[in-house]
Formats: sequence, structure tokens, C-alpha cells
Amino acid sequence: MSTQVRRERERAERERAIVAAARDLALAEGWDAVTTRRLAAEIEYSQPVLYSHFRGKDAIMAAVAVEGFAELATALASARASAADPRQAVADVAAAYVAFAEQRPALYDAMFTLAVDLPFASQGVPTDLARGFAELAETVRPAAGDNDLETFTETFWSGLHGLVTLMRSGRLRRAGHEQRLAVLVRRFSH
Amino acid sequence: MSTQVRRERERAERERAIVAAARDLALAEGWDAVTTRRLAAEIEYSQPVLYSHFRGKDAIMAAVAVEGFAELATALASARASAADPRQAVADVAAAYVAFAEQRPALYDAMFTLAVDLPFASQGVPTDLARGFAELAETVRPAAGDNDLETFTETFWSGLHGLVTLMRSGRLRRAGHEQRLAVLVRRFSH
DNA sequence: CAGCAACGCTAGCGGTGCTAGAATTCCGGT
DNA sequence: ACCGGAATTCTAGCACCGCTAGCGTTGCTG
Repeated sequence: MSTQVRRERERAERERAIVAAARDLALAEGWDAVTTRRLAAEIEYSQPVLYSHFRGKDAIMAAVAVEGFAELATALASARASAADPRQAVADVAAAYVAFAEQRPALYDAMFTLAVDLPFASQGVPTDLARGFAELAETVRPAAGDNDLETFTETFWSGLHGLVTLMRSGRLRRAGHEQRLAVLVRRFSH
Repeated sequence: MSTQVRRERERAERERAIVAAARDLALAEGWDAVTTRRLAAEIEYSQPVLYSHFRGKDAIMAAVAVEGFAELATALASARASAADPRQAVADVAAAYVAFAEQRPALYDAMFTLAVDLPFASQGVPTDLARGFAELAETVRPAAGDNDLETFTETFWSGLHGLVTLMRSGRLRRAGHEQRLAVLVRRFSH
């Protein structure tokens, strides 16, 4: 009886180890370096074990992405909470968003570029993603005016996402980064 | 003497066939379906022939992307030229940009998501990309105000790019598409 | 017409994600 | 204490990927 409990605990721990290994490997060497063989070696089990936890490699990446959503939401909340005033909050939250994406590129990729088939309509995933979205929404609320807040927030979010992705793919001059962010923030501050 | 000319012409034609096959296959079934084996079969040559034209699969995708830059620039120029007034031009060009990305998702991916190592600093590629960028810049010029035009344009572009990519990865409600575009356009119109 | 150079092909390398089926381990009841 | 059976893990392999070495053929050139 208690043995079964222990085995489930060990199993859960191994699952966490898989996600952690995938995350660490992706952050260190990019997602191309994350292969099922390396992952298996990392957790010191054979390949097929991965498939008793996840449907496939995509599902592992999705699990990493879910962790990322939680972290992003926390980072945004922290930035908003410590802002001097609502006006400054937009700039601070925007900076926090961009910093998150720049410091954890692999994580950001898993969340928004790869792993398209996340269970968005299901539970768990939307929770943390919605948390981050809600932070953005509260931040830009004073500037929304007549606009529908959700629509307004999505547009602001798109601006941030565009800056981040175009920047990292080398389509934007690295120099103008601060200025572009300032332009975006200013456009969504009143 | 003229035989050599003919062979070079045939060779150039084959190269065009490779790019065309890659493009068609990507548009029809996505880039995952574009393998060197299928490409070789499509042009009725063996695999190694591809490597006498391109350094590798990435280079083929880059060639497709270059075609895309030219098309996008043309689409934007056309939209701007036929706009009733400068105010309307922003909306029309934005709509044209989004329409381009939606109607040729694989092409857009090659241009902005995949194929990171395009020769940006070289000739040829920047020409058409810069043409598209210049169209965007001229479109938003009246609204730039004190802002540096290049920075302002890049920020607007990021907004469009963010809308397109978040939309297609399912992170945005498909319903609010028009409204979000309207919000962005309005923010970059004065 | 002979010789040679350029060309395109066959075959194969090391890698990928994933899986069937054998082998092992470990638990529970007698 | 031990043995039968179920659960779990591993070995081995499939089909495919991008890419390349080296052979065979073709076709131009002197």
C-alpha cells in the first residue's frame, strides 16, 4: 500500500527531472541540442521511459513552456507592484517582459514560437498564461480609454512580442532597442 | 562556347526550379514537409544536386525568403500607393502586411521565423527587405513626430509582426483580429 | 576520334523521434 | 520464505532526416 505511494512519488520526481533536464539543456545549448537520447542520458534512464511520462518530445517542451508562463507572470506582477506610479508601471512591465525574453530565449521560444499545440482550452496552462495577461491588462488599463481592455492589452502584448522576436532574429538594429521600447510604451501610455 | 552558355542557362533554370519546388511544397504542406529527398524528387534529380546549388537546406529556405521579401515590398507599395489619404494609408498598409502573412504563412515563416542566418549585411537580401521597410517608413512618417523615423517604423513593424505571429500560434482570439489591428493603426497614426 | 574533365548518381554515415517486444525487477499471497 | 504474476525498464530496431564520399557515365574539346 505505502509502496505504491512511494512509487508514485518517485515517478512524479522523475517527471520533474525530465522537465528540468529539458529546460536546463535548452537554456544552455538551445532546443536543437535537446534530443530524446540526451534527455534520457541526463536522467539516467533509457529513452522509452520518456514516453511513459509524455506523449512525445513536443509534450516535454510544452511542460517547460508551462513553467515559463508561471515565471513570466511572476516577473510581470513584481514589476508592476514595485512601480512608482501607473505611468511608470507600463515602462517597468514592458522592460520586465523584454528582459525575461532576452535572458531566457529558449524558454520564450518554447512558450511562443515552438510547441504550437499546447492545450490552450484545457486547465493549467491558461491559468498561468492568463495570470501574465491579467498583469499586462491591469498595467495598461489607465491608457485603454474607450478601447476594449482585452483587445487593447492584446495589441500591446503583440508589440512587445514583435520587438522581442524581430530583435532576436537579427531583423532590428540592436542599438535602437531602448528607443523602440520607449516608443511602444509611450504609444500605450495615454 | 555557346554550349557553355546553354549549360549555365540550364543550371540557372534548375536552381529556380529548386526554389520554386521548395516554396510550393512549403506553402502546400508546411516546411516540415520540405525535405531534401522530396525536393530532389520534385525536380527529378538526385539529392546531391541540391548541394551543388545551395550550401544546404537552410540556404534553399533563405532563397525562398528572399523572394518573399520582394513580394511583401510590392504588396506594401501597392497598398500605400492606392490609399485615399495618408491617414488611410497606415490602415491599408497594415492590412496588406497582415494579409500577406496570413495568406502565405510558410513564406512568412521563412522570412522571419526560420532561416536566421540570412546574409543581412550582404547585398541582395537587404535590397528587398529595405524596400519593404522603406514603404512602412513612408507610411508612418506623418505620425512620427519628434521620434526618429527609423526607430518609429521599427516599432510599428514589431507591432504588426507580433499580431501576426501571436495570432497564428493561437495565443490571440481570432475574433478580435480586426479590432487589434485598428488599435495598433490608431496608435501609430498621430 | 581519343582523352579528359565535369557532372550526376548510388550508397552510406551519423543522427533524429519513436516503438515493439524481450527481460528484469519487484510486490503480494500462500 | 518463496513463488507466480504484474508492472516496469531496457535492448534493438524502424523509418526518416541532412549531408557527403567516391564511382560511373556523359559529353565537350583539342
